[in-house]
Amino acid sequence: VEFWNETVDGLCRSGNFQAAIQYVSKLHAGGFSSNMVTYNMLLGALCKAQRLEAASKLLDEMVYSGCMPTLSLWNSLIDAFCKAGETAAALQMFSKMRSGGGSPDKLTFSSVTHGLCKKGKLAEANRFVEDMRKDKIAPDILLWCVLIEALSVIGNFDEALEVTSRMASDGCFPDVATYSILIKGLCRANRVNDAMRLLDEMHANGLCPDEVINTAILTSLFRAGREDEAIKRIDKLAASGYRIT
RNA sequence: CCUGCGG
Repeated sequence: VEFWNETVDGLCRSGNFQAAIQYVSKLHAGGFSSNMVTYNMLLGALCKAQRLEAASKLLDEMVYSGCMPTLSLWNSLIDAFCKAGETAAALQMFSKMRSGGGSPDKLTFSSVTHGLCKKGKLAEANRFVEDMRKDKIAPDILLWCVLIEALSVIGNFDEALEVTSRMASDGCFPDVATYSILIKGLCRANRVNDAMRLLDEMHANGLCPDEVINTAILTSLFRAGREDEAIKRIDKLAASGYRIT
């Protein structure tokens, strides 16, 4: 088995999925059965390559033959489907995971929530987060950010900020990425002044804006015809040793 | 060891 796994691993690494799958089914036809390692490798590779049709086929075969994916493989699978916008399929896997005795973790929930949010299914996403709490899993900053991002893309900044403070009262404090989501959203909505207010708040919290934030602010200042202010900021950034592009 | 957030 170890030898086949090496072979499968090699084929996957060189992008030869078709060959890897054929190789495995040939072994099966010869009466050999693969183990979890084989499936995990092959499926992990298929996820990365976004060969989702092949992945779900293989998943069914795997489960049918009595092998359950590991937690991280479930997460890779579910996330791959979410990223492809296939949230329905992802949710099916989620239930398959549960019925197979698997316990979703915060990554699983976060991937699905992210997928639902990207599809604009905010209500469903929130329900999902409720389920997660029922599972005694506390949202972490990454999950909060997913929700904040979803609100901010629909321009609902009031609620996005409310979620931000709820998260802080939960002991999760906004980080640079959190601010980035909010600031970029505000810039997109041409609310540069509000964005700069958040920038100040961020400084007050001892956080330093990164390039993502700086370029968002600068480009929207330019877009608003406020080049004088933009230039001033660029000078200030340059003075503090920032590289300007 | 492989899997989740802004860019």
